[in-house]
Amino acid sequence: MSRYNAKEVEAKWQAGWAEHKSFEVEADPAKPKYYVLEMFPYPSGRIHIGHVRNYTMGDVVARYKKAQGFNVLHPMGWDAFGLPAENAARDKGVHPADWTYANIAHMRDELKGMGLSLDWSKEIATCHPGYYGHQQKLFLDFFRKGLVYRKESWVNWDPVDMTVLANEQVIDGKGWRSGAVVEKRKLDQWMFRISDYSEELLNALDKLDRWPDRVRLMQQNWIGRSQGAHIAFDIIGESDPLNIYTTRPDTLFGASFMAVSADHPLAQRLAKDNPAIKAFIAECHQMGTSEEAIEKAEKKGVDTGLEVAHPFFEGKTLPVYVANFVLMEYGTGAIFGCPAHDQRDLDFARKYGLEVTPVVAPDGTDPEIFETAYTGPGKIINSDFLNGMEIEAAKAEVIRRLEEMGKGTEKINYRLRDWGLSRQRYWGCPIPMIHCAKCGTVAEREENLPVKLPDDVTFDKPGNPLDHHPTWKHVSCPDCGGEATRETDTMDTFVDSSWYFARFCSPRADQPVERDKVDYWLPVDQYIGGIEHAILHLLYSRFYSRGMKETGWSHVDEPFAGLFTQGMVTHETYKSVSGEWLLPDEVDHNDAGELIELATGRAVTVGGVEKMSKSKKNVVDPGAIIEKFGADAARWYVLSDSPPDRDMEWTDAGATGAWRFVQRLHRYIGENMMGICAVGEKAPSEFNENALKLRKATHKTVAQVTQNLEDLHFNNAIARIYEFMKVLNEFMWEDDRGTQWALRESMETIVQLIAPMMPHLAEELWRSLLGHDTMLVDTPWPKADPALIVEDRVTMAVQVKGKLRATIEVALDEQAEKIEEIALAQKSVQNAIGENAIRKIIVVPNRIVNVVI
RNA sequence: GCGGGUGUGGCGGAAUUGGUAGACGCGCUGGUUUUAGGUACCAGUUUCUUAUGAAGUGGGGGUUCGAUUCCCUCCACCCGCACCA
Repeated sequence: MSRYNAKEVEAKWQAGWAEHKSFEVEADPAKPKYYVLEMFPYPSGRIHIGHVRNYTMGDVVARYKKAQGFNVLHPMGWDAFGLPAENAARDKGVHPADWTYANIAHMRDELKGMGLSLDWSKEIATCHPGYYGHQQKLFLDFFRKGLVYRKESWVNWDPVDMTVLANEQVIDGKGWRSGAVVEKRKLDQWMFRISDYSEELLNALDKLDRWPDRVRLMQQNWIGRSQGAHIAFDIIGESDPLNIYTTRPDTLFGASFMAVSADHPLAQRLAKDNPAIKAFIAECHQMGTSEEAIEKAEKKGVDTGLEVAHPFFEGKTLPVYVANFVLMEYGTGAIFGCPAHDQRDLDFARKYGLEVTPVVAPDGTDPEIFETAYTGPGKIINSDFLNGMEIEAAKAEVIRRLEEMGKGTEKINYRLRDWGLSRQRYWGCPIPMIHCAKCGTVAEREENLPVKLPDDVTFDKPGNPLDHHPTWKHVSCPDCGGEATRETDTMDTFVDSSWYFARFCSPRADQPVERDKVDYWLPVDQYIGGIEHAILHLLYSRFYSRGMKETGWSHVDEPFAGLFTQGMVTHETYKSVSGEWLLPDEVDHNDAGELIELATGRAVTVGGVEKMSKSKKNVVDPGAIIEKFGADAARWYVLSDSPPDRDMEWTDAGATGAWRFVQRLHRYIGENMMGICAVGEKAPSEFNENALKLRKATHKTVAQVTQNLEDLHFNNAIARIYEFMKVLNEFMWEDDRGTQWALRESMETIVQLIAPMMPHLAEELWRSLLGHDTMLVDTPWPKADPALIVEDRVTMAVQVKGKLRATIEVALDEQAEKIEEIALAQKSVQNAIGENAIRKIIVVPNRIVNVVI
């Protein structure tokens, strides 16, 4: 029996499926739909093993659902805008578009080599005007609905690269690329009103019951709802009050100072005449935003000299400080400080000698506050009309009285802030807006869409090439026809990925989406991707879906009905004698079984198992893996090793094991071909014991694997298939029709069950060995016969005092008395009971007997 | 600091509502086939043990006839958020 040649066979069936357009689909309301989507890749140049794992999982779901009779949409595209293309332009002098499209071409070939059941006719790339032009249309619709606005806001500015940096790109207060100290700058930015949807986005999480709890929790924390109050404090000698936000109105009598942010209008105003405040504000702006910097930063402030009146405490006044720990972006940018019950306030009060009055007492005792604020439960003290109340009651009472006085109100606050989408970069979707000196900022006319990026740009100087372009930004105003300039900022690439799943429904439409297509396909039934997108991408997409609904483009609020986050692929790390990281390919075992560096023969230090990264070189190349073992073996291995949501460790031995299974299955079916009946032969009416045993195992396996695939427990599905292989190996061949029929049934079944995971091998076995002339990809999923799954005899465990002493085989649903009798007759059971009296016997039908002595 | 998760052999991991712990794979050990092999097949593989049993799912305690599963507590590791008032 010759070896299975994966390379040849895989190429053959990939071509075969393409030729038969096996995975091209159209919306068809008569058929049930299923939309499977994996997070689309950034075209960095080559696929990595993480992609292989991600897309294999999606492919299993897609192929399985197709076999179940669903009309399956399974598309692929490219998240093709972004900074790496511009970096390549600066470093290598290649145009971002050329670089990106070349990468796409290469990665497309790599994905095709995996044998994915993708509808390539629906491929999209976000950097194509045919995509981003429609994104501009959506932007204008959002603008008209008031979902986009322009606002001056603080940004991280890299003075060398002359661009805004996202918070994630600021490392220890420095630009991640330039290394320059990042400045805080105020710039006009386009913003999405995502914060208007805080409550809606939060509440709707409850309905996403096919999302991981972890992701829902992360979004919940990110949105960050808190319940509290706004309170207006009268500033002595001023007409306007100081408005603050607090979640602890119950501690109002413990207030000993007020603090406002350095960016608070009051601080800004006072700074004009007060050099100390001015200097302090400058100091605050220099403060690092890194976690470390914040942790180390001392609570500092400067007294403004102003005082406010306590709303309830007649005659009591509180000093107003500008403080470095108050954030302008949260609440009102101002707080009252209650040192006894807030650690930050306490630190601040100790530094400036402010009073500390406890107002919440645990167990009714007067607590002494030294260096630690008390934030636990208790009863209110030292607080006039609140004394004796529980915290929650006191909060309600304070709010009630403030509302009566017109000095406060209950207020729910959210951490979520509006989404700034402006980026000072070339390789992104142009924002279709025009600035006119006369008319202000106006929308580009729709007939002028798409606003295309100019091709003739240079990257020889820092900053945004669109700004430097000689002509591109100079346009006439759509309203008055006068001289005007185009917005040169482009959109955050997260905008591109916030609606691509909708575009896939009608990827060539001459408008953003076609309603009937979207109505049929959306929401995505199963979305699969990395946990790293748990917050931003998924939250932005949820917001965008709502925006598209409000602008009439869609009917769904929630774009992803089911979400699955897969784990990372890890690998051992290796270091040479000289301390350099080594690729797994540069390392091998010598005859003595020690790891050595191939080039030098010297010993290698094995480091920890870590996430694959270029810097530590613990990467394997999917192309080389597929070349060596075949796509099926690679797919089988990434599915079999670990539960799909956990990290898996890539080992060469594991991949080899998968490859061996491919060979074994191919060999087994080839060798047993002569023992089976012809294709399509009718089942005989009678089966002997041998054949029946095989049929039962077959149908049980179908039931189990089907359930495992429904639950996305791919590793368990594979374990069940291995078990079934064992049964096949032990099976007794007999020259009778029932056995021959049962054997064909079992072999066809195993081929069908592996098909979602190893589609090429399955198709090959189905056609070339099992002799079908139809395609396996068009064959319905096998059904388990319930009558064959039920065993008529079961094995029960017999325990004495909870310890296993024997197992007995009895009829299914045997009477308890009979079971007791059999159990007690067992010698090992009698020995364990000995002279003891039996106190009672517990019988759990079909499972266990426990004799209590 | 706040929130959440995980912990089972040498390794990855199985185990319906609490009901035979270690399925399946990898690795390892021994054997078979005159085996070019990263071959194939068979047997074994939690630990201890007087070979009869005993212990055992991070540690300790509890509920129960019975706990990997439920409760309390401690430990370790991982993830998310973080000067959010």
